[in-house]
Amino acid sequence: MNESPVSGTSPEVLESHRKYIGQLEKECPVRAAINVLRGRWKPSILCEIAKGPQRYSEMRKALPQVSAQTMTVQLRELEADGLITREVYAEVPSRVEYQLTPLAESLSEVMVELEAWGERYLTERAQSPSEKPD
Amino acid sequence: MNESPVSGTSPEVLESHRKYIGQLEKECPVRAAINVLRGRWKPSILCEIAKGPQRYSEMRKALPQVSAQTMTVQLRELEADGLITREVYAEVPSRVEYQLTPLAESLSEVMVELEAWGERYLTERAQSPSEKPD
DNA sequence: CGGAATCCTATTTGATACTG
DNA sequence: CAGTATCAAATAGGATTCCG
Repeated sequence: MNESPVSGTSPEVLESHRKYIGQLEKECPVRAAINVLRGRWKPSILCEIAKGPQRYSEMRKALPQVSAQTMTVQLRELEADGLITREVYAEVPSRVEYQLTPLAESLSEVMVELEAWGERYLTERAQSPSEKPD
Repeated sequence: MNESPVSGTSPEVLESHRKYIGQLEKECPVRAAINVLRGRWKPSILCEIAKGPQRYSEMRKALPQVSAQTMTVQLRELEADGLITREVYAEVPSRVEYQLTPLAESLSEVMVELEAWGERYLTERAQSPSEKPD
């Protein structure tokens, strides 16, 4: 319709913002790691693929809360981040398989620690009465 | 301020959505942990406070990219999540100090692992030429 | 089957100005 | 000093429809 989409933000500003974020990540690997896992479904998706190579449709069945669009986006991002590989088989009903890279496998070990901490966090939060119980 | 904001989303829907998220967290401690660290500045903020009790103004100086509003919001959320304590001293120029709880200290150990992985991730990403270099 | 395109809502963050 | 209020922008995710 119109050449400048919704807002008037120029491409240069967006570009410099991307560089800015990139710079922040270089200075803070923790933030970089968190950004990789930040998508709401990425831990679950990685968890599923960790069980073995998974097809798109299998994952949709395993995670029915995730819409097709979101699933695709998250998979693409994980792929761009080097955590999963995407293999297309030239078969009649087309078939695509995702699997973890070694980089993602090393992340799995950290996720185990993260899970242990998460359990402690959930326990303590459930005990403290003055906090927001959600 | 007003009970029905801008859009027509009913409070019941929002409420059920909150419960839904809460349920997801209970089923996935990893997600719960990531959500706690999900704010863009929270790792940096925790890092600062890990150096010792910090005042609001000290943290604003240490992290000048973070606006006052955002700093306040992130601190409040960390407090609500039981990661930091907020102590107000009744002095003449008012003084507020934040410090880590034991829960946050245990998270620091996980963050060390996360940092190590983040460094590997950044290295591998810098080497692969076909990925988005940002 | 495995998506892409479009549109829409919700959440997060930032900028600016003001306050106890 | 340590915020709060208000407004605006950016980001993330979902719903629906269409495509090779």
